[in-house]
Amino acid sequence: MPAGAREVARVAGVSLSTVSRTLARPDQVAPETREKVLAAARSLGYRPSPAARGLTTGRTQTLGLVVPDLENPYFTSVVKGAQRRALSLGYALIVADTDEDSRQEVELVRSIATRADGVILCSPRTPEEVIVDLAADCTMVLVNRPCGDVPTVTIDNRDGVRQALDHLRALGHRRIAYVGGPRGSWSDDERLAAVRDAEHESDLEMIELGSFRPYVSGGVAAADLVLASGATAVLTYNDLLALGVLDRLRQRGVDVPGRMSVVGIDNIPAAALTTPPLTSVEVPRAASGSAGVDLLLQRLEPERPVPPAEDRLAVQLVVRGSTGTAP
Amino acid sequence: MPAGAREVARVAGVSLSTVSRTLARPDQVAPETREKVLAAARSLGYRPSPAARGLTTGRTQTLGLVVPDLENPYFTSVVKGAQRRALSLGYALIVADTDEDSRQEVELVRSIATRADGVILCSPRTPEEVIVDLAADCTMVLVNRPCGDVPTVTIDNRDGVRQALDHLRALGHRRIAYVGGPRGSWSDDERLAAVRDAEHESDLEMIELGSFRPYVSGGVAAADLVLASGATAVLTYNDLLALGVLDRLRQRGVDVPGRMSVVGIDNIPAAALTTPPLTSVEVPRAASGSAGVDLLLQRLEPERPVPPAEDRLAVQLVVRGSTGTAP
DNA sequence: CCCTACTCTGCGAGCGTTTGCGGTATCGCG
DNA sequence: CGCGATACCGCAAACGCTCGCAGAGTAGGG
Repeated sequence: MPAGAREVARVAGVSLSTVSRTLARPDQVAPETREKVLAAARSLGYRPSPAARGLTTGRTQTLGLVVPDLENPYFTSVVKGAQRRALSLGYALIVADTDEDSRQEVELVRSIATRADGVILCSPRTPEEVIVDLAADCTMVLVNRPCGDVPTVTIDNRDGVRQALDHLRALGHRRIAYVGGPRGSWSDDERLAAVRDAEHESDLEMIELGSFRPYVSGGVAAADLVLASGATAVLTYNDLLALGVLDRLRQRGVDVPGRMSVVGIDNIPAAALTTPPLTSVEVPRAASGSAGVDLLLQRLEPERPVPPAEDRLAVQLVVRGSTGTAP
Repeated sequence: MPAGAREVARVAGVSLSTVSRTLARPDQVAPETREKVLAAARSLGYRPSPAARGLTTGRTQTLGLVVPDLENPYFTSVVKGAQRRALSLGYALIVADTDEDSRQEVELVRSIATRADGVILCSPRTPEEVIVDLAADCTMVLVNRPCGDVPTVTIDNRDGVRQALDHLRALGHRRIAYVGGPRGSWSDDERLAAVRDAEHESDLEMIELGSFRPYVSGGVAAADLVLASGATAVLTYNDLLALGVLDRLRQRGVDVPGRMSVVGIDNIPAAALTTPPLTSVEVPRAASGSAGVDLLLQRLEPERPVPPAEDRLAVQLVVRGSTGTAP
């Protein structure tokens, strides 16, 4: 049903190869011929088949993106950023969600790798050796975790924690709880390390809680521990946890920030809508996605003149109503 | 680098076609041969090339999904549902975000259609004729809007509004504001129609406001109008708007639900986390996505024994703290 | 006016599969 | 023991495109 290049060639009165060339390297074909071909193509509504092209070129003009959970606002933004960038560079984006199940992840990545030129993997908890293994036969880049010499885009986790803690310290807090995220995830490791650094380098007394699953429910569970710890402020692994803490605190009638200050990390959209609005560390989520695409393309098409992708993104504390002076 | 079927054939000592058959119709090949082939394939890590297969079969085992905004929690869930279903049926999913720009949408859909077997389109505001046109040469299904005879999965908008209004009426509210969404979107039309029906069929006095862009900012803008209207309760086109209303109301010190009850539609995750938690109409967002996939596959593979897809999904009011008896 | 160099175009092989068609064993049965 | 049926398997032609190679035509220089 859809017209093929052969048909275009017939209509334009040229050979099949000329049609192909007209589209691929227009400068190598006489302007006059070019016009004829383009006109024919247009009139037939010709669209080259990416599958067929891919067969000979080995390029599908498709990228893959694998995340743990599409509904997690963090990854949602990564997907959005990646999608937008991929599209603007002429690539389609296959997205997949592992549902936090890293067992099937390998198979998933491999299967996507057969249809894509490369894949961007967001997989905080998959064992390093599994990833290295995978990277051996799929061209891929990582987001939010370094791993062997697989190219990676990360964010400056330690600086984020530092900013949050500096803020709380400036408000007079000295005893601060950290509600940890998934043990073994690179981000949690980094954040925890920064927490410990802060404790050693200042007069802060840090209380490490957790780990908790990085969802609202985890925060709800953590809130009572935070309260019992005697801390006057709490920093959570991510905003979802902070949201849960906030919710539980409200339920227990605890005044925020009067009695307890709360800081999250990620600055997801919902953070601005809580009562009080959540102070949080803004992390460039969408930029991570688009940087992932850039990094991948840098390997796929070294000749394309894209600016070399940033691979360590800066973060910035956003102060809102959930933090105040220590009681 | 990756081994091809030809290589597998060589190792297994059979012909290329036998390899192909072994994978496609294992029952048509002798068990003994089958084992040899499978063993060879496994040892070589053979993975058939979807592109090459697609060339001859015309099937790419890939579906497309186009939504207006990936970061809108509504569509996020649709994507998640579609992704999950597609994956479980052996399809990859290309997702794209139009950024609410329906001008490029047509081109986007067409370009995705060349790489996919069919596309699921979520496009509330694109003109009917444009879609019909598109549907003429892409196999596609719609989500959340009917259009000509293009297959569609919708939700029961009118019933949702009815449930919300019944709830408010039962609480004693008689003067209720409706904060409208994007004019011209099918969902808004339906919801508005249901609002008017309710007004005619009961003693409710409805105040129509808007339209507003269906984001938090729109709700913030609407809140003051709601307050000035003398209504004791407000139903919004969607939760994002309700969140905005809630936020502005809090800012102005209006007691919810004491002085004003608020009801949203969609029941996005954030709805449970506001203060007070938002009463909302739960709509099966993920189910819309998976139903979209089912509907599409029903056309693509009529022989596959999937349960005939539901095409009109039921909704259910979820009562939370933002609604109370009329003052 | 010829030769070279260059530009443009067509030829054909191949990319990795699927699949219809036909061939060869093998088997059952009379 | 011979025949047809049956079960497997291989051959080769597609699928729609790209790209190296070479032929044809043209322009320019000597």
